[in-house]
Amino acid sequence: MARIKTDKNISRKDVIVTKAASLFREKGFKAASMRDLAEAVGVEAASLYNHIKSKTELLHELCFSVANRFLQKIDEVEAEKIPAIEKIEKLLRFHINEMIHHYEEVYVSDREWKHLADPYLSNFQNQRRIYRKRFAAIIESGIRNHEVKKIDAPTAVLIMLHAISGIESWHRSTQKISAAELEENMVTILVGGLTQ
Amino acid sequence: MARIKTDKNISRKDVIVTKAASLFREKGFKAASMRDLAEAVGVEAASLYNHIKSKTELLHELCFSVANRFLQKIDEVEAEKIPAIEKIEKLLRFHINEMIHHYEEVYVSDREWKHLADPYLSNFQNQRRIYRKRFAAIIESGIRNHEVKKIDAPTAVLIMLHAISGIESWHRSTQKISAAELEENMVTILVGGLTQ
DNA sequence: ATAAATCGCTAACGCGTGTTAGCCAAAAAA
DNA sequence: TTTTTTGGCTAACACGCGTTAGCGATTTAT
Repeated sequence: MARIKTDKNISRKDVIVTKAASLFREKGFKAASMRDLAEAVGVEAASLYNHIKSKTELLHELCFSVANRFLQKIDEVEAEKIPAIEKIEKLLRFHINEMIHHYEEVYVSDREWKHLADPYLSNFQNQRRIYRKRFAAIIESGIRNHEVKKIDAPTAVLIMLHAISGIESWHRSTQKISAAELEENMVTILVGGLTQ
Repeated sequence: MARIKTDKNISRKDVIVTKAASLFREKGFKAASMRDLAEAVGVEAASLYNHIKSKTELLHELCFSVANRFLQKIDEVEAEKIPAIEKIEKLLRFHINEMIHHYEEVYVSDREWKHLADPYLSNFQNQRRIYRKRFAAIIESGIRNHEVKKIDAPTAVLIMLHAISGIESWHRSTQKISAAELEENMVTILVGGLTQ
């Protein structure tokens, strides 16, 4: 009998969720089996159900914990009294750092949310839509103030969010530049693309 | 008995491959079943096997037909005697148009190649790696000629390719700007981000 | 020390999967 | 018109999936 190891303040469920993120990222949600996950955790598949309700629950937890972090950040940024372009840069840097430091979770939330079931699915899609609208609104205010050049704001959002998800390639590449360099390069190119 | 309808020069296999692209895009490769595909084609699942070898073969065909189009294009662009920045813009516009007009195929090739099996998998990954290096080399030559600002070329490639895959969101959005506007906005932002 | 809760295990379930075998009608070739 | 090929069909296969039941050992609470 091989109990799941836990440190203080890390529940066995947390261990499972974390391993699930890694597995879902690697294989995709559908292709990752509970038996795979069990093996990664060091336990039999049935034992997982002492800690979780279902496979889908794992996906909920991952998707919404990520979504909540982003919503909280945009609340914070919107409230600040700084130029729009600085708000954009702050959000951008936040996204980049989330993708660098919470890679697996963020990636899974980004790519695998399709496999959520209603009502979680509609809920997640809504949150996403609203987030993008709020982001676009910041860009639009930047355009009105002539901080940002005249472009279609939703398209700009789409470019930025997807560009950031490209950090996936950075993670998997063998000859990585440093995280700090990556951040600076991305900000240079993306903020540069909006201004000037 | 409901035969698969075909026009001239479109084989029954082509019909299946096209429907497969649509289905794989919508549900993901693993989650899309052969019975789903059969229904979309208007036939029983077993009947599909009169035209194809396996489910994975469908993925091969999609992935490599897309990859070949991109490789052919970069061959063509590299051979031209024009400034690097114009080469970059040409590739960019090609990517954008591919994503606009062959959405399902390109999307599937981009997101579902993980489910290829060796030797196709390694093959595909190699082609991808080489393509990106060639793209980065063009950017680097642009930097040497001072057409492009000093940035990490692989990072620039990563941003551009992933930004383009964001056209997925455009396809699914209800209030679309026109394809032409989308293209111009993307080029403005991305080329603008490299130059300035 | 005793009781209760926690957390592993094995066995098994029902179901959906990709795929094959074998048959027969329609279409194409002779 | 006859023969051959094509392309449907039904039935079935072996397998992997998520999940549950029920048991016993270890840990925690009393």
